[in-house]
Amino acid sequence: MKDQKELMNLPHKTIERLSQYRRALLICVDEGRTHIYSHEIAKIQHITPVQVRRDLMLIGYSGTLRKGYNISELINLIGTIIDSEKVTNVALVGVGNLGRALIKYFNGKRHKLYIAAGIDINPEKIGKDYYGIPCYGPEDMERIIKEKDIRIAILTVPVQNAVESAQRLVDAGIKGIVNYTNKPLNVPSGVYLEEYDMVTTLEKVAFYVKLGEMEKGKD
Amino acid sequence: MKDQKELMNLPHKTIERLSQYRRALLICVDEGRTHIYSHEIAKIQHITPVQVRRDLMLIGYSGTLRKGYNISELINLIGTIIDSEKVTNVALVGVGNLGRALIKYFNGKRHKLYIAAGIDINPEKIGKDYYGIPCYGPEDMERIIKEKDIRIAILTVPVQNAVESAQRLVDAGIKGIVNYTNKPLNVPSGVYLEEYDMVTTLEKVAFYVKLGEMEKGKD
DNA sequence: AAACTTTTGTTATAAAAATAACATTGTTAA
DNA sequence: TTAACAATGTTATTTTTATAACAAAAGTTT
Ligand SMILES: NC(=O)c1ccc[n+]([C@@H]2O[C@H](COP(=O)([O-])OP(=O)(O)OC[C@H]3O[C@@H](n4cnc5c(N)ncnc54)[C@H](O)[C@@H]3O)[C@@H](O)[C@H]2O)c1
Ligand SMILES: NC(=O)c1ccc[n+]([C@@H]2O[C@H](COP(=O)([O-])OP(=O)(O)OC[C@H]3O[C@@H](n4cnc5c(N)ncnc54)[C@H](O)[C@@H]3O)[C@@H](O)[C@H]2O)c1
Repeated sequence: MKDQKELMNLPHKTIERLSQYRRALLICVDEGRTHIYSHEIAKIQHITPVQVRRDLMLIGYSGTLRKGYNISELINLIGTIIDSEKVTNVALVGVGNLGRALIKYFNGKRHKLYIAAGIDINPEKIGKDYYGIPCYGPEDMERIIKEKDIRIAILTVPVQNAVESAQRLVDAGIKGIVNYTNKPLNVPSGVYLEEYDMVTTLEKVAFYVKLGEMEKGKD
Repeated sequence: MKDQKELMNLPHKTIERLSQYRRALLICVDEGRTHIYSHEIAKIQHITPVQVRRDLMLIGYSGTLRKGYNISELINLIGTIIDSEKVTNVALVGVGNLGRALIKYFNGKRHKLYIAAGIDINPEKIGKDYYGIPCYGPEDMERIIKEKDIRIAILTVPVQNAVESAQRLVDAGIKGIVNYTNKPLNVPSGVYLEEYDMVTTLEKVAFYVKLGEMEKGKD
């Protein structure tokens, strides 16, 4: 395995792409393939083959000339880089429509990340299982985080509860948050935060579609 | 309004941030504020004040010294840049858990983007409304896209239907796709594609959490 | 077996993005 | 009224990211 220094120096974009490469490679394994060329990975990811080779160079993986990369080896190597050694447990806070969609989508996809608990305020949900994941009440949050050694939380509560929930998660010792609520959060340094908003994605698409049409109209 | 040349030259990241600024500004308006400083926007977005001012410079907006930026003016200007003049209609293909969460989240948030139709194969869903949006069968897809002048599609079908659905959307003249399925797609040039996978987001967070812990363990 | 092809791996260059430096200008206050 | 301040706006620089160029190797073709 690469040592810490090297991991730290990997570009952020490379980390993202490694995750995406693995996703694509896992699909290839399912299709029964054993090797893949850089230009094939590139096509799947909508990037250039050089970009792929450069990323793989950075993580020190070598393919075979004219044969490409060994898919399962590469999957394993990506695992040693981006995964922790032990399973990292995740809590999903707010077991609503989005939360359930995420649990269903995520669990089982990766070996080293596991949504180990749902947290919801709705009494009808507490005590139930959702796609095999037990749902607890907010009063148990701190305890469950400790007991299950949960490091990361996904936040899918209604927006008006976002700030309070995030604060409690941070206080309970969470080290990473993925925030899907409409409210940008502030967390202390030492807590890694990612936010995603589909409105931005859609607006970006709409902008470039508009630009494309203006371009065409010009002719 | 900025002319096309200028729009085209805006950095992609600036486009994303403009969307995010607007989201934050709309919250500020709700809170009754009229002006905001670059450092306040920056704090919300987890970026630097210089970045904010630079973006606003690029779109030609000027604030008032020691008073900051006029929030509603800025919201309007961002609108003239990233929105189209007319409402852009969007179709949501796959009215499942994720699809419904997205409809509920999205509609009403923006004036110039509207999810105008759901498409689903499930006979129980066809003909029903979801959060006010009518759901049609796949056999009506092409007709509805034409009738409602739908330009953009959000893809939330099961992964095994992703490729076929995307092909039909492209054939029907869709100009932009947001793909949430686990299958990376290929679209012809002229169709703008964005893909999002929460697994990548979560893995990225997990990686930096791991790095943070290795860092600490070092001391 | 020599020339060609295809693919990897690396270094060099270019492009994009972020940051820093600094000039400017109202406002406050000594 | 002038010095200090707090904010914007712009240009310069640095950093990050992506692309291009090219060398090397293994196979293929002639
Ligand atoms: N970022 C995006 O792209 C995106 C997309 C869709 C929805 N959203 C947002 O995600 C959130 C969830 O959306 P949804 O459609 O699932 O809503 P939902 O109402 O179906 O689910 C919210 C859940 O949170 C629970 N809850 C409320 N307060 C809580 C608390 N204090 N602690 C724990 N659980 C609590 C509710 O009981 C409910 O089950 C909303 O904030 C929504 O705006 C974001
Ligand atoms: N990218 C992400 O982060 C993310 C997160 C969650 C889910 N997903 C993916 O999003 C998709 C939807 O997830 P979900 O939980 O809502 O699943 P779901 O099964 O609840 O919904 C899928 C819907 O698509 C409909 N459908 C099936 N075939 C169709 C077709 N040919 N045309 C139109 N509709 C069709 C089904 O009837 C169903 O209503 C899945 O592919 C899932 O893997 C992605």
